[in-house]
Amino acid sequence: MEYFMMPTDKIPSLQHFKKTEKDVIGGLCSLANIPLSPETAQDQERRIRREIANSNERRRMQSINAGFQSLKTVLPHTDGEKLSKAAILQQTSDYIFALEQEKTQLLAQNNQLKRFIQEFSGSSPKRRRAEEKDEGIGSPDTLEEEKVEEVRREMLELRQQLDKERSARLQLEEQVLASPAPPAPTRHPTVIVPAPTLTQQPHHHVTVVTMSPSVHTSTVSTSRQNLDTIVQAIQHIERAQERRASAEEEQRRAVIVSPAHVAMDTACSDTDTDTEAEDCSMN
DNA sequence: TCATCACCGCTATGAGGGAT
DNA sequence: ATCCCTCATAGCGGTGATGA
Repeated sequence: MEYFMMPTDKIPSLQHFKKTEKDVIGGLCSLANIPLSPETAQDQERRIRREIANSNERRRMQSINAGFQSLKTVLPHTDGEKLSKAAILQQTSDYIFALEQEKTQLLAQNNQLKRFIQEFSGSSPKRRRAEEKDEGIGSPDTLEEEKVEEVRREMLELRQQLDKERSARLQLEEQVLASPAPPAPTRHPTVIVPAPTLTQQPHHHVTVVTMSPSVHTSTVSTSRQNLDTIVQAIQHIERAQERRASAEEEQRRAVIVSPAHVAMDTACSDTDTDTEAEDCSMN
């Protein structure tokens, strides 16, 4: 919700709208010698309320869109890529799932390494031999050899796993390069991982996620996002001003054609917006 | 070229809930 | 009770992509 929030002291109050609107309407009506009927005032009030609601709704939509933009910048490999809102949501979900898998994997590896360190660095060979003597278990040399063999196996497994990861990643990158416009919503180089199961062995399915540079430049993205929002707002105001100008032109023409007939719908009664209300109040 | 579709933004409206 | 805000939804029009 904080994506596009104006400071509350800068949001014009309803009273402000009422006052400025009444001033403008009253001024125009007095210029045209038209009495301001109660019905018109009611209509005006309704219209003002509607405009405020529209403005609020617009701001809400902008905040939602800012959220989507924010999500998009976090997604890997989406810079400049066109993504629908649905695709952004889907890809975000996929991305979070992939990150969770990666985390699980790394934790498992971490625990494994900790075990190795404890076993082979925690106690000195002398002490281990003494312990083995005390317990009267087999020959120390045989045990040592067995452990070395075990470590060798583990390392071999890890190496094989690493090779698998590499080949999977290369394969995926080739696929991505070979197909210019894949229909699937997920285009970032994420190895698709199987759905999580309770019995899943953590290191049998490996997720390779290439982090986007945008992840490291989130601050820049945020600033850019703010800029975008401002640019959008300016564009919105410009469009509204264009519409208003043309409306004014029409109104002027109408006045020239029949001076007695002054349109009640003033220049400030366009469908836009809070900013315009301020403009009108300043005029 | 044109019809169709998907996506998007905007407006209007109403419901629900918190504040006064 | 009333007001205000937030949210959801429907409808409409604009726009770009796509296939016949």
